[in-house]
Amino acid sequence: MTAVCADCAVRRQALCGSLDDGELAALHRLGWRHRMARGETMAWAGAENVACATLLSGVLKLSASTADGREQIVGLHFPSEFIGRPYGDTVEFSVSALTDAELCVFPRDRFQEVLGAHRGMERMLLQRTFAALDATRSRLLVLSRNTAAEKVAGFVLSMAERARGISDCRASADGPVTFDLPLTRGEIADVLGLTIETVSRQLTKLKGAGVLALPGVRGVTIRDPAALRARAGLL
Amino acid sequence: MTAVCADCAVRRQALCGSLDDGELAALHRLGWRHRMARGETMAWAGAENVACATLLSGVLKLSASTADGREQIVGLHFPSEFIGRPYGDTVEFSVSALTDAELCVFPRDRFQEVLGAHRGMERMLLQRTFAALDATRSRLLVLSRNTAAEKVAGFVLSMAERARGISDCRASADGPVTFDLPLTRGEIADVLGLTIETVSRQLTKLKGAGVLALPGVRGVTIRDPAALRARAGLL
DNA sequence: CGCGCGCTTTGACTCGCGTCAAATCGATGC
DNA sequence: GCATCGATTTGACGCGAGTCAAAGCGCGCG
Repeated sequence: MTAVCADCAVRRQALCGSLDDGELAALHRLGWRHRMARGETMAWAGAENVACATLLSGVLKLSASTADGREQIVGLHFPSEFIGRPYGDTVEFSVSALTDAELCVFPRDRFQEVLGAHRGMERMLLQRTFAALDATRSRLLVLSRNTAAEKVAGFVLSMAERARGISDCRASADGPVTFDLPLTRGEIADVLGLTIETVSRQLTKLKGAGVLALPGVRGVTIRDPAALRARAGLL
Repeated sequence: MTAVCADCAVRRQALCGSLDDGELAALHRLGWRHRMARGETMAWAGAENVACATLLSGVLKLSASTADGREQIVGLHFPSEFIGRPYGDTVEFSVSALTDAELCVFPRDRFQEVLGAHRGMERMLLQRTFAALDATRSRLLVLSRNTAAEKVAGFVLSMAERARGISDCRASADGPVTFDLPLTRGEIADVLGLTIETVSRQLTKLKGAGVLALPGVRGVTIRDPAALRARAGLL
């Protein structure tokens, strides 16, 4: 690793945040930084499970597909999140970059040893895994029971929430927010279990109703948060 | 607890299997046996998270629903499985019994302490949680991309696999298998994100094609496993 | 036995979303 | 400026699964 952990932008939120300086140095020696270009894939479903990582910047997708090629994005990963599946010999889902990305990669076997040696880290990983499980289970409800309109509205809301958390666009607690979607229409469709056309139509409908503005192809402005929430089915 | 852990039917497969006799005695003092009748609910989504448990017998469902009442079963639990969500103040999903059931219940706070004191148990829980996460992510693909026919065929296959594992109906590796579904049509619909009518129609279609026989209302005989697998989209 | 209740099956109809196809937009390079 | 290519939008159309409604079936109970 060229840069040191002390400088790491995501140090506080990442798993490594649970380590003291000495432990961190040990982990540091195991890992290395890796850059991925948009579209690049770092793990293929079914392949040998060789690495774990912490995402430093960018957005990754976790995806599965049916035998005949229908794809579904089963998870999105944002900076500071842990990527990988300790204690498994093969990997169940493909991991690819939706934007250029930077990770801190560790060999899986060595990472498991570190996990075994540091209770705090293992505990933290357990908590995060439970949180991921809850989130995924919630998405089961959305994917199978929500309409296309509810799915798209809910997706925009969740992306807005993320954007609020990281960027400076916190103009007001409930006023208009503007941000960029890190996903193309096709990728949004793969997240929501829809088609490109349906996602596009729902977004234009929201625009037509004055709920959203769509400046440029990836930009979104939420003009009426309450209406958007209502359309997402959040009462 | 009236019965002792040494007699426990699921001792070997359950989380407690990772404990030695002394540790087991300590855990034993914390917990108690609890019986649930079919239809009974032990935890409501949104309520305070007070208990964890090991399922001894029966089948439980984990479910979520939208504001306007559409329901989705996000997980099924079978004997020996761990129920609950350590490290969370509220519970995200309701837990109810699909059949009469028996559990070994522990107060959540005390259970977390035991977890903290026994590395083996924490490790095992982490592994199980990762497995549950993978399974749930796989279901995302099924629920959002599979047709009704594929969903029902896949569900019958997965239930058959379970039945094979526990009962004596292992006539042959690939021949006809007969077993009882532990779920009603309505519950199957809630698992698969379909309606009762669609599930019923797909099952009758499979029966008409000679792939299944449906002896009685819960019984299923797989007459042509290969055809069933093909219809489930497993090539 | 016969009644009622819950679950399941079957049918007719509707509609949301996928499919196919064409037009438009936007960025990039020559 | 203009050509090109990918992403997006828009339109027309069809199908799969939901909805609504009515039997049919099994089972316990008076």
